[in-house]
Amino acid sequence: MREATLKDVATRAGVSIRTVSNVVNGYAPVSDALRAKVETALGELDYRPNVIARNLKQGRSGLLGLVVPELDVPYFAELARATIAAGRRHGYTVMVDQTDADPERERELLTRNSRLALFDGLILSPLTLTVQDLRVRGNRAPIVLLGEHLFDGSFSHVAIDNVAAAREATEHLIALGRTRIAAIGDQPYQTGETAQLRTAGYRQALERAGIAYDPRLVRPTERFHRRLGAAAATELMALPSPPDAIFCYNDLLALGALRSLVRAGVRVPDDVAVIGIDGIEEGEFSMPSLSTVAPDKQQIATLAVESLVALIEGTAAPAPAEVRAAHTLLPRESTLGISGLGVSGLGISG
Amino acid sequence: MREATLKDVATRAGVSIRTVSNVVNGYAPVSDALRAKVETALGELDYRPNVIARNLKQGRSGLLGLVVPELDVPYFAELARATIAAGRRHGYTVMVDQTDADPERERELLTRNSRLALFDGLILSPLTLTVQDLRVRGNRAPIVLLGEHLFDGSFSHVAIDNVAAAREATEHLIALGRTRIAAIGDQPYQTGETAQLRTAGYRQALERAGIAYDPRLVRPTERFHRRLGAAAATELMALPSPPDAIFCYNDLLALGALRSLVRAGVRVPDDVAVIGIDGIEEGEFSMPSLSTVAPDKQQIATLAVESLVALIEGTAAPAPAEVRAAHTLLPRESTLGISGLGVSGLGISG
DNA sequence: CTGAAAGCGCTAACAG
DNA sequence: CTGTTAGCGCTTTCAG
Repeated sequence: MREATLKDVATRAGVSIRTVSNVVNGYAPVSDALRAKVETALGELDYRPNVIARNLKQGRSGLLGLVVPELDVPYFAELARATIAAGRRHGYTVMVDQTDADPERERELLTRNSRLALFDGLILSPLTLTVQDLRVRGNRAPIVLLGEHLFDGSFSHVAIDNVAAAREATEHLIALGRTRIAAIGDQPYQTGETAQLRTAGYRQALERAGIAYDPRLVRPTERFHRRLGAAAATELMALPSPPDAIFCYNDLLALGALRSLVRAGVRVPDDVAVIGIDGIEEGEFSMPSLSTVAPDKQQIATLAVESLVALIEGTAAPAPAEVRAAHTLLPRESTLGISGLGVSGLGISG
Repeated sequence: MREATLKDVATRAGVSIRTVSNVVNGYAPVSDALRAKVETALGELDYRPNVIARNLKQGRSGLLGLVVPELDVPYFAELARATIAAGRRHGYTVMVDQTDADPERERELLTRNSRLALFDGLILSPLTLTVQDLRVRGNRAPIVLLGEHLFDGSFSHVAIDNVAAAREATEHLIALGRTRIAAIGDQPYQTGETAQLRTAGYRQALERAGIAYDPRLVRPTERFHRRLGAAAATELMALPSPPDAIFCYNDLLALGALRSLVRAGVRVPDDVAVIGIDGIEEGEFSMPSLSTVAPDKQQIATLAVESLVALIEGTAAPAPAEVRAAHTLLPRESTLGISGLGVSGLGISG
């Protein structure tokens, strides 16, 4: 017993298919008499429209896809929330996928037979895609990219100024009087563009303050995860002359570092100040709370959706735009200290 | 200049549409001569298949939808990751949406014209849906529900045993010798089924241990967020006789409570032990780390996808199944204490 | 191995 | 206000 079609309903109600369609979609006015008959038939047959057929006819699905490396990285989860909201404001339904940071899966998205070709447009936060990959893509959906990876100007892009964000984070530490400032999260290879920009910002800040760059204080990490931040912080503290501040390339690294420091009895921020980037909510509730530079996720999402919708609806020339979103320094306890307690930091007490 | 269709390619290559389709899909063998011609035309016209048309013909999209209340609640983000992986193993692409815990949006999902009707099946984690809503739903996609909300046996369901999970968490606190055990997260109204089951488990544990139930120690919260957990913990500590342990209905509440306790100079776990439910990664990195009861998210995702796929592919009778997933107690520092330091807890040190 | 053609279910232009 | 009908672009049966 297959699903009822419009035709089945029309037959049963003794009207034309057109009338049924009108009733279902509330289009043209339908006389009450017919409407009643149709409604009855609709109910009896338990009619549900075939959305795929409708989409085919209309040439659109009303769906936007957001693809991020990892959904359980809070930054991406928070960004997803903002993007879904922005999509709704434009009449689109945003659905989210993740690639597990797997290069092959990133590439799959763009292939001819990707299921995401069914979406009207895609917002991608790529890790390993090359411009080449984007160029030969086999699906037709317009694309907007997130982040500064891939920078050749042939695709629309939304990102914060990563150099400035990193510089401001580092300058905040310098303003606190710190001089041995470590950095966790460098990725000096192919796909580490964002990390490299943050390294550049870090070094700019040091330079401007006349602080010598010490490569031993810069720890690379393959990914931006808590565990790696914790490990790197431990290593740093084992140095002959350990840092008095740590700039982490994202909040997750910073949160990991925070725990390993406090756990080891290091007082934060008295002994070591810590700052991250991302502005995730988790950082408001760590102990101590985490200072951070927060990209305006709301704005990133809005700009990305607007660019994409313009591309889809042809209201913008497909000339790719490089859009810059705002970021804000949010100093909290991990650099300012725990106020209102008359104490100098958090540590282990017996 | 519209997108090239199969027909365009066929015309250009001087072959039939059928042959082009075969080449594109690698179906029936095609002679090398024709294949070459087709490939050329494909390239010249930059052909990309219309996935919607294909789906219409095939009657499926290969897409599964996962809908959760809030993606930036780590439990759901982690569950999403597991579900996406499980979907892939079954040949489906899972895409994720969120409702912002908005009743109206939950209901929208089920309407006749919901865009999610385009998905082959839906996994929903509902908050406010009623069985009635589910019954009159206008879209055709099979549904599997997550969580214990809605319990009338007419829809497939995957959930942990919430009563047992809560009981075990509470028993863990009791085993530590705690007797004034508070609870944060009750929701004594319509849509708070899960919370109510956890309250039941909490009370069972108290009863079995012969500890009197004290309603002042039970704090309701509208949502399961960090901020509310922090506020509730602060209130509890202001009681004439404050608790010596707190069972939070999820990890986010617990993490909020943790911060407010430590921030106030309360030693955790010496003065107050804390435990949550969810087993989110964040709890491994808080200071102190968070004891928790972890639902097996991998298993939940796998079971949900399996049930759904069986429904879609008709390999299972549509007889709804109530599936129970496993959970595990993970004791960590917030109840066991910080080992290896010879100290008794974390606090503020001057 | 390849071509012709039916038709998936729906929308909307065209007629009346 | 309502009926008829031509496709949307693709897959696939049926012939050849």
